[in-house]
Amino acid sequence: MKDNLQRHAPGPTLRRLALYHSVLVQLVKNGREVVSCTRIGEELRFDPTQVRKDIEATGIVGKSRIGYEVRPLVDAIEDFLGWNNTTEAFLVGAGALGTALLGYERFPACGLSIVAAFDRDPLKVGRPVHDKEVLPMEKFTDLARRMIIRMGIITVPAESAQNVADTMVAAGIRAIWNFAPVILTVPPSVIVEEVQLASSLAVLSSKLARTLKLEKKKEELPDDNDTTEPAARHAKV
Amino acid sequence: MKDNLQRHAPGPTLRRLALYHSVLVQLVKNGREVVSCTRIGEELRFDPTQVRKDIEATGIVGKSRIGYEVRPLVDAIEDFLGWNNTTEAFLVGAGALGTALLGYERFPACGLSIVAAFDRDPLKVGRPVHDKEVLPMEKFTDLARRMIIRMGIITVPAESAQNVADTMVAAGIRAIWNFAPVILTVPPSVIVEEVQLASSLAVLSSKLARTLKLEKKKEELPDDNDTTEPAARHAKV
DNA sequence: GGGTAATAGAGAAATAAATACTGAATGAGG
DNA sequence: CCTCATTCAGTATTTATTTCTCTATTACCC
Repeated sequence: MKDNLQRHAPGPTLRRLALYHSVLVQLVKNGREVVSCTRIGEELRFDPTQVRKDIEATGIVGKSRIGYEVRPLVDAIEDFLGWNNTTEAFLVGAGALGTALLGYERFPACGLSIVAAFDRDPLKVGRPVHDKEVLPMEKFTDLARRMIIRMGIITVPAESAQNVADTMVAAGIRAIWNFAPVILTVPPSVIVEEVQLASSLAVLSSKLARTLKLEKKKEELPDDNDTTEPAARHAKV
Repeated sequence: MKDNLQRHAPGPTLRRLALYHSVLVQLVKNGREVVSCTRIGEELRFDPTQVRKDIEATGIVGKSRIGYEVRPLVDAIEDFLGWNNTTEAFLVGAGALGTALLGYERFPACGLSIVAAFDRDPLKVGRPVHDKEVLPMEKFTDLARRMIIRMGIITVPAESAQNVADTMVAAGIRAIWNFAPVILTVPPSVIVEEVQLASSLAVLSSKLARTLKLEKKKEELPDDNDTTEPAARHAKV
């Protein structure tokens, strides 16, 4: 490791580190002290050398023939992902999706605490969801400023998402997790992570369509040679 | 374009095509007949040449100085993503997240129809959610076989997800959209798309942590030179 | 103790993806 | 009719990411 300053890591690595974290937390619970890349890779069906490279990014070094100490590795990953200090977040949009996120049990382990939810709809305001208060949108800016909230989660319909994002930016929020089906426009100082369900579905449905099409074709021409790629040895996330 | 057989396209391209689709559908509504890469790119803050390359994958050709005809482009994208013929899917896990997906208004435009939901919990069974019946898990296999369901959506807790996946595979399902925080193990003939919230959060929180760390450092050493990368000109999904 | 196999580490090679460049087409303005 | 700016198409380049190969280390077995 070069310095204690956070080094850049590629997006795919960050995504996989989150998965390693979940596996490692489980191992800690089982009392496991050390673990190899191979072992982690087996669990997730990833290539072991890829696991190695990803772990390298955290700055942790392992021991030959032993592997990595689980505890320090978990800590390093949490440090790397910013999961060691709890991040307090505000969520806007207390619909079904918002409710699902408010009740997601894994967030505490990821250093995320959704401290309050907001909604425009007076019917939703007032009734706590999963022990979190639902507040009227009017209170957002003031509260976010006073509590120095840095992360916002958007689970409103597409039409209002940009509006909510603008409010968030104005209230000093620096990172937005967007679940609405729009690409947000924000100043460069604000980080956005888009969760686009349609994009995810596109990957799945296009692969499915292709598979089914190929199978149909093969049925019609049974002596046709196989044009399908061999199945990937390792999973992809 | 070489043939009418579905050609392989990289995952990132598929994901972006889904976004172009949503922009184009909007344009059709507004009565727009033609559109350029530049225009689409502006809307989503993507590089125009990237848009061009992605569109190329669908096999559509445009006209110089004009752009692409919107209608045929939408059709080609739908064809490419398998969104032209409706895919019927079964959802398992009628909790908050399942409910959110059952009510997601964009799925019809993506050729996805969730025709039924299933749950192990007798309390959830029987009450329709968003006009879709919630059935007991016992009925899954038989119904899936009879209706020739090809896609399954998993919104159950981590513990039961692999179990549900096994049931789906046994019932002839070929594509699984997994929202549970586990990497599933399935035979190579089955396609899985993982929606791992923790991975998405990892990208956001690590960037946020880094930004805040750098700012703090800069405050302490105001004459320090800037180590932040320049802001990306184009958005990333 | 000595051999063996499992393992991390480092760097090279391969692959995938994004970006830049160049040329041709074409509609708009003069 | 000619020039110019815009835009697509195709090719090349660069960058990012993954995978492979080879080496050193060391616990475990005999």
